[in-house]
Amino acid sequence: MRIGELGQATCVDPETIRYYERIGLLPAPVRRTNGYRAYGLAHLERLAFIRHCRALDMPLADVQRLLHLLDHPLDDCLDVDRLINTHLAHVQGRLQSLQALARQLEQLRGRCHGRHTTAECGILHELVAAAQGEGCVCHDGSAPNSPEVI
Amino acid sequence: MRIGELGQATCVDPETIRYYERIGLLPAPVRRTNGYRAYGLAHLERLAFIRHCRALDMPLADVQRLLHLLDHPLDDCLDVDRLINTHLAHVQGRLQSLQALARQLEQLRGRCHGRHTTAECGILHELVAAAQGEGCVCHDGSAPNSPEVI
DNA sequence: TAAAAACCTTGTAGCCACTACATGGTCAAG
DNA sequence: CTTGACCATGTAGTGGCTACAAGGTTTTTA
Ligand SMILES: [Zn+2]
Ligand SMILES: [Zn+2]
Ligand SMILES: [Zn+2]
Ligand SMILES: [Zn+2]
Repeated sequence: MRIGELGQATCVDPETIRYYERIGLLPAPVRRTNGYRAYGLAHLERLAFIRHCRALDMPLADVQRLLHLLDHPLDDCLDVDRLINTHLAHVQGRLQSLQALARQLEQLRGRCHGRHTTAECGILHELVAAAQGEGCVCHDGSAPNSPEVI
Repeated sequence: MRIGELGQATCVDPETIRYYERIGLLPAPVRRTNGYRAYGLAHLERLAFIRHCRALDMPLADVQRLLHLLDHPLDDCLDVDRLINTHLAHVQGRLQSLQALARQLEQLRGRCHGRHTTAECGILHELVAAAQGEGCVCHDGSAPNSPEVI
């Protein structure tokens, strides 16, 4: 397989594949005489694994660790469990804050009806008031310096 | 106010405040004779507004647009409504996929019990199988045309 | 009074996971 | 023989910060 064919087969942009190789996530394949990368089935499977983990929103560093464990089948798998649990906790935390966030945005949405100037806009008023107020997300110490929601 | 005091008052890192100034989000304040930035109440309110919008996870480009509308109170506010709606749709979409993702991770979590090698790890097996399989997030729809393997 | 600390300034580089060029080589179809 | 689709490398940009480095200023402390 050339890189374009591998990309087709996995729905991954060839530039992304080269990027994975550059950062050491995907092993460098052999080259044809013209310099083109020549991939085999092992590469396809490894790339599919990477993309599946990415679809689970794992950071590439975690994927790297999982790949390493796959390459060392006799290692203790304690790390796998820990990694998944940590990642799940992270995702659940983000779910919580996203839900709170959606609620706030839904409240805002109703406040702008018909044609009017921005001076009369309920959304802008609400945003300004909330930013001054005390009961808002960004002033209650929960996430003071880093919004870090999505 | 010096930059550190403004940062204290708004829970924003001074480096972030300078960053906002650099990208044109916060107007450059006057300077003292020693070169220190001197902020007033207007800056504090503007920064609070920015952080509140960021806590709602709006991108800075959107915040920029809202600030512009605040500065032009006679403009039509149609854009405000559209902006909030678009953003809410974005958040809700993200919420959906995050929920699906949490479910998948919860399924994975149960598959790694007791001490065993990575070769026997249910999580790794599941991840590999899912990556090869058809029903997974990252292989949706588009049938991978099998390219010739070298 | 001097030393130490905490502040401030500018500039640059790094983070993540890509993405988009720019510039040039290779190959198959018409 | 030209066109166009590929491929190669390298560099730079994205967003929203964060982390220095190397220096100047002010405040606190010994
Ligand atoms: Zn998958
Ligand atoms: Zn309105
Ligand atoms: Zn707020
Ligand atoms: Zn296991």
